[in-house]
Amino acid sequence: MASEVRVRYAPSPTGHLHIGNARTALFNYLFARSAGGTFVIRIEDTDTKRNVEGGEENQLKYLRWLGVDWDEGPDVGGPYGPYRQTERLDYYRELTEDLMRRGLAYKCYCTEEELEREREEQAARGETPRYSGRCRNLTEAERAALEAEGRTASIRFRVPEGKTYAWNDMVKGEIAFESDGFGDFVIVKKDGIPTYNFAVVADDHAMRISHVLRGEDHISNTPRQLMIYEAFGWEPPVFGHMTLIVNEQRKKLSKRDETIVQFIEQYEKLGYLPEALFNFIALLGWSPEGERELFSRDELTRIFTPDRLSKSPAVFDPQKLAWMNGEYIRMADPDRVAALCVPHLQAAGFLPEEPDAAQLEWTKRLVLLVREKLHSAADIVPLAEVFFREDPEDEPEAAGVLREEHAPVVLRAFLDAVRSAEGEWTVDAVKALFKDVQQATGFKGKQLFMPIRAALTGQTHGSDLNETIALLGREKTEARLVKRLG
RNA sequence: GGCCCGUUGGUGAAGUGGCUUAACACUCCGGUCUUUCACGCCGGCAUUCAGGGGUUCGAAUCCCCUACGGGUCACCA
Repeated sequence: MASEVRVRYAPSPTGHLHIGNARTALFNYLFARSAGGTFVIRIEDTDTKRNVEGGEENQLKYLRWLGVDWDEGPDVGGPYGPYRQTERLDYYRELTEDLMRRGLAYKCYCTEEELEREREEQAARGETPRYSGRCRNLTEAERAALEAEGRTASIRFRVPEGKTYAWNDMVKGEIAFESDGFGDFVIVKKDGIPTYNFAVVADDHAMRISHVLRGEDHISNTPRQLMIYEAFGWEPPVFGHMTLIVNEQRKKLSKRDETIVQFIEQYEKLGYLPEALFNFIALLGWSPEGERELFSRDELTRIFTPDRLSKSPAVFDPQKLAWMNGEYIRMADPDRVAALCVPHLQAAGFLPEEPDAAQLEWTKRLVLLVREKLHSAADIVPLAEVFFREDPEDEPEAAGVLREEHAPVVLRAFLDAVRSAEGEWTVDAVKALFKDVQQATGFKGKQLFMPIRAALTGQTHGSDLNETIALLGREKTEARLVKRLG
């Protein structure tokens, strides 16, 4: 009975890759890979009005960026193609005709306005809005009359009465619905294109999909789909409904919510590492067995099991994502991180359009210096400011340090040392300068470093001072000291 | 409103009847190391699992009710 695992991710090309969709894709991918199965991508483009130009390419591009790959799909082909629903219209038509012939589906001539009014009336009476079934038993003559009026028909599925549709959900367990809660639903729209609920079933069956792992918002679609499987005598796949991703207020992530970055593309632009995002998303509604939470894609691929999918909603915690990305940044090759930082430094005006080798080398040293403070490449900008902004406002603590009695003494001695320094301006050279000042003034530790840090940066905290001064360069260091000593 | 689903700390989250005087992680707060700043390291932060009943020798874990939160009721997917 252990048949092959075939799962799919079925996006609509209606926009950018959202974090929620990315998660659905990722878990299906993980499930397929962990089970040695097949991962399929199918484009659900039946809502032709909402399809956007380039939507499909964009979705696939960012899936790949994340590190997800697939075995069958619109761009790579496969034995069960085509993988775009609008290219499978003939197939759906045959199925529809079959249902009509067997009286399991019928034409509905109601207009949108009529249906709208019907729903309003039901709502006013406190009833659940549901299609009344008024075209259910039209005679041939009535049908002809309606068509003579110029009406076009949609096709509705005849929902069986008094039946229970139940399944054992991979994540939620037993779920059951009464068929009487559903009105006859449209399976083919007036434009001749099937609706979601019909097309998914047709395709999942045709593509031999064994498990359907999708968002919880699809739970109430499942009974409708089960009815269609039943109508054709097909065996339904195993269903699993993952909880939604919610924000810290426990509300479903809305695309309009500006407090959370929700599109994968934005994370790329902010300088997040795909492997960090992958890791983070994998922990959204799923947890591994042990105590570890940093995993490579390969590891996740090995340890993933769908039975550890959570039943309660996954709260998206941006702070934890930032921490995790920081962890990955520290593990990553500095050259790679530096490359990620360059565009941000350019945007801030800290690097020219075409930086030379020396500037790139400098950038890499900067990255190494501040790496432990970096949560994303975009964070490089505020950390780089200290090197480029002249006359920043002193922080209160820094101003306090500079008012201390011994500060001018230390600064004076440091300036002298800088001026008499010879040779290359390296970290070691800077360290030697501090030694000289210590000997000349007798100050050491905080008393020695703080005045210089405050004078040079206007702050009492920051990265390692020796390397900061080395990166600042001899000229800027001297100029800033001179300015302070006025 | 009907139908479905959920509810563990400041936060994420483990836990599927005794191993839990509830892991681990994030955040925050102490301490410590380093001639500066960080990193690191050590320690602290739920006598309690939404509330109330019940089952049981024993419940965060099973059952019921209440409250709260969410999802869904489209010719959108």
